[in-house]
Amino acid sequence: MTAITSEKTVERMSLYRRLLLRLREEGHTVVFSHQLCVPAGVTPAQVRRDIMQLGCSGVPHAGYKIKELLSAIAETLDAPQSQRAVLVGVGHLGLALLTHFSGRWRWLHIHAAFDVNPAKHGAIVRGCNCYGIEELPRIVREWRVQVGIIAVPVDTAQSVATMLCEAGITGLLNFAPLRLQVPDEVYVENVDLTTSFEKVAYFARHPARLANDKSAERDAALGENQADVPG
Amino acid sequence: MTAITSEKTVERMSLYRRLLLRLREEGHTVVFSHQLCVPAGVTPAQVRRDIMQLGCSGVPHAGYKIKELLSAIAETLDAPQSQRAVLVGVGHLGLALLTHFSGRWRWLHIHAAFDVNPAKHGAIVRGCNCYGIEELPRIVREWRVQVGIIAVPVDTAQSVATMLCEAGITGLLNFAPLRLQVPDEVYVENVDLTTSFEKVAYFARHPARLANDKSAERDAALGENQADVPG
DNA sequence: GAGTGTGAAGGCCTTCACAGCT
DNA sequence: AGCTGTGAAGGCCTTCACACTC
Repeated sequence: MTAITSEKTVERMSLYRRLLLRLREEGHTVVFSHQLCVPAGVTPAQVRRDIMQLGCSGVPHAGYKIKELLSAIAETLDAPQSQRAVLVGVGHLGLALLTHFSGRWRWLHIHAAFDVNPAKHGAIVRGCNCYGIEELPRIVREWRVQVGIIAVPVDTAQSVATMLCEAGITGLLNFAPLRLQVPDEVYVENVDLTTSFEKVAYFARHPARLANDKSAERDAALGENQADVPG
Repeated sequence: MTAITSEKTVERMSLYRRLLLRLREEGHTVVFSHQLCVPAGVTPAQVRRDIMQLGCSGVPHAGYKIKELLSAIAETLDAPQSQRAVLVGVGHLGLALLTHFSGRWRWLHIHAAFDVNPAKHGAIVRGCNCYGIEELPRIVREWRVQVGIIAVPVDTAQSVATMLCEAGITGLLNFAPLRLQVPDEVYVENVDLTTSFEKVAYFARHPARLANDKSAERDAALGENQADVPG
């Protein structure tokens, strides 16, 4: 409902939701900001601000109603009708994505897959129809697909991205190790494993370089609320 | 050499390097900040700051020497000797990672894989020995493994992380959709596909919500240098 | 003129701190 | 006492703007 302007906020919503779902399964009905801040690694104050942005409000000493938060998050994050995505590139990574994620979420359905390998055309891979790249524009347009998942080798990624954008896609999930050039209105989320590996390798060799972040997370995990305790 | 304090800087180094390698292959020997800023989606000024931090300096009108930048980045990002990593969880995702990345980098070698499934113990998967979880502590300690890759289901991820940390790991690459609780000195890089999917789905429905970011990227891509042009 | 090096300024996000509610 | 709601402050990162160099 309310317009979220920040990527970070959307990320946290996603994290909050997972904790909320778990708590609900365990039979809880209310939650406090100092619990929700743990999975996101922020302070209780940040959680309260985020919840405010959702339009929910809590009750001092009684916390927030889990049910209420969940529907507010769903209203914000999830599409009213199921959104469609297409996967381009049915290699090892593409297959793993299909296996792991296809059908897992009601809100984003992988509607079709594309691959240059003719052997795969017409096949049904993990319940998903596989086509040749040349059919991409037609299918994306006909089904009003909004999201494209790029799991092709780096040298073809840009041309695939361009093709997807021209077909009317507005969001890309890019697994290729480069930054795509796309029109302004298209959102790109990069999952750059090369960078991730290099980061973890670097910081594994330079421990405590980011100690501040960690300590905040740790303090929060203790379940106490030191930020709000009067000094 | 120089101490990098910022995660963002490390990420950009990784991106710069890829462009530099490509340029070198194409026969270039020098590069300008307004070229390097494109893949990272920042301004030329940011690039110059980053390069300063590397200890390199350029020549006005002549740019930076690619060779020099590459060795400075390598000296910063890459381990002096090859670093070892272990993979925990040889499911679809783990297999895709092994296939895609094992042996691809000299600087981070996936030394062993672990899985609960006894059928996999003793197997050699994509050139990588597979063991039972119970052997993890011994192998990590014996080989001084610094990096752990967690590709197990969400419900066992925390216990695996704890085990890895106790064995002396200092960096984790976590593919499970939760935030791990680890000691302060351990660095965690989360690759959270659930959040990524939710983000791209959200912003695909809310185009131009982040127009500012995009326009900066676009302007940079034009190859001009508007930030530095005197008004 | 064209590009680098860098102090200063700006922007975004997060946390602090405290008033208010129960 | 305990927790929420929020203005104000702080911090980190990025960009601006311009002196300087070839």
